[in-house]
Amino acid sequence: MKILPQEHIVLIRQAIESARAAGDLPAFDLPEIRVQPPARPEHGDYASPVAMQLAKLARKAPLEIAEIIVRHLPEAPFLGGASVAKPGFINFRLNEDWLKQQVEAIIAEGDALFTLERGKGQRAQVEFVSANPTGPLHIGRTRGAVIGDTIARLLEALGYDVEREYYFNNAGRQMEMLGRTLQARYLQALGHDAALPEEGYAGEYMKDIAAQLVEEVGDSWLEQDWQPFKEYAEKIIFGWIRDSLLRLGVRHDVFFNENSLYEDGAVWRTLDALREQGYIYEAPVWEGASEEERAAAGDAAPATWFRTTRLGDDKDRVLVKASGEPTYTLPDIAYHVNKFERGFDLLVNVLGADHGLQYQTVRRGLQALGYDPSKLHVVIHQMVRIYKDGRLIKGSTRAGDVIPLDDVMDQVGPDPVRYFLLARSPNTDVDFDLDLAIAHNNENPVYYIQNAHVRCAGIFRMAEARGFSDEDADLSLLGEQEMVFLRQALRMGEMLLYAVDEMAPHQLAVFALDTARIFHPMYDTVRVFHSEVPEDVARARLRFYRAARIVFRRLLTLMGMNAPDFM
RNA sequence: GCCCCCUUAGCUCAGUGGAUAGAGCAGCUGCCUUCUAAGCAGUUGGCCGAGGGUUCGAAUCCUUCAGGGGGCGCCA
Repeated sequence: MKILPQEHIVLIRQAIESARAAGDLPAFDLPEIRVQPPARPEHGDYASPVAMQLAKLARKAPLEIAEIIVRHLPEAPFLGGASVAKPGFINFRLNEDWLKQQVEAIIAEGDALFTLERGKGQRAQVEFVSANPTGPLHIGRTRGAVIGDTIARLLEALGYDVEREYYFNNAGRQMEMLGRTLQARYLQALGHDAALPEEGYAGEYMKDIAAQLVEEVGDSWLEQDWQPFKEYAEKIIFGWIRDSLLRLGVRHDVFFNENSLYEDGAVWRTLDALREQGYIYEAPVWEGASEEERAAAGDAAPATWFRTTRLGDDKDRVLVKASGEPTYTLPDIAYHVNKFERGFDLLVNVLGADHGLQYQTVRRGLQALGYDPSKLHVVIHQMVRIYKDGRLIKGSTRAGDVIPLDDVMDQVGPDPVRYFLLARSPNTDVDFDLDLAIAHNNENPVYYIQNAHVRCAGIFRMAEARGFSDEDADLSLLGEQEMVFLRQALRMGEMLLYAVDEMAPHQLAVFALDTARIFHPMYDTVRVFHSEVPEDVARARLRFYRAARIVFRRLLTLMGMNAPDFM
């Protein structure tokens, strides 16, 4: 399908060239030409302020420039006309016959509607969720899952070959605590006296795992140390996470274990590479430390520091602790080096706001090693606040005070979860009111959008029952309302490009709702099977609704939601 | 103290330097004999946090300030 603003820009450029050749416009460097749908439909389908931008360069009045451009505008099948409006806008109208014929173009593309060329032949990777297996997936993490998966779907729509990756660590202190917690719960389940470790995981789910373990091995693990418990807990919890994600429509292609970066020596190679570039030193405190900091450190053992201040940081960062153990940051840099070495053309990393600083250090590491950091897009989303009974729930996996995703999906289903977490800009905090999500589910935008698809499906059930076909429909019989819908549908391509360029997947949710807003009033009056609708008009309308159904199925699929036939 | 995000209708939020700033929810008035009323029609509601700047043009860009959220470990 055509991306209409781009097509219009080509025409404007040609018009300016031709105006210059004719001596109507002087020579000047062309600024970026913008074409957008105007705020008000009576101004046309697309509009450009280019003449106003050019006024100074061409030393002519905007209105005059606009007239000149319009006069030199070449013809195009989609172009119905162009006019000049007051301050100096050029307004374009689509050719109505062409517009009506787009019904066939939409049907021809089907489920691949608006699959673009942008990423053709290129590989993209999206890393998201990346939660360590210490507890069930909770609603806060789910925001990253929804944003990441939707970005992946958008990239696929742009023609990229996309890989979804999940990075995890099953070797650290967190996991030891998990093992020790299960050990304690196991002993308790068998009636022994055992205290939870101080930094253990207090959530009820650890009791469930213990009960399951007792059922499997009885009392034969009484003398076991924490390691087998850790492995058992990890296996169970990863199963939960995978199942929850699957239920949400999210499936990762690669699970990348941080440990492998130690096994193949990548962690230390990364440190050596940074050292070679002169970014590494050993010291008890960082080079720029104040007297107080130095005094506080006393004669502590030296740690290994990354001179990030040379790259704009206000403080250097530790990569290897005095104990000789790396911090989380070093393997994370090594991991991103690994990603770059795998030859992706585009990397996306979806993180919660609490990791904002971390990624800065990783980015500086990549920069220090000579990688092009512009290839890496980091999407940082703000937090999800959950309200239940009007009360804010502070989520901590360790304290067990979290709402598991599955509990929410049990109550509202996966589609509203996806929609609510997608529909807001990643930059905004989300207030997820559980009571509202459940109680008001009939007045949800989710169902408003899905109902558009349901209504289309209903028309085709009726068509089938009556044996009525849309073959050889005469699309010229379509009316004004159908054209309003088609104009909106044809803007989908622009929206997809914008959503990816800005890493703003919520654009999809906004666009889907806008499209449904146009659909429902139209459906109310543009009937197919009605005694007053002549057969040839009915045929054209049925053809049109076939296209409309494809539009909604495509939008819902891109959002990872169902496109139901019944509700 | 430093960094990031937010501030737009009663509430929750969209808004890509362009023309008269938009939805949903809540409120009010109507509409089911025709393909799903989870819908439609109508209506109420705005100093776009405040000041300054850039621009032909600012909710949008820059800057100062105020208010709210989050982050600032040799944790992961």
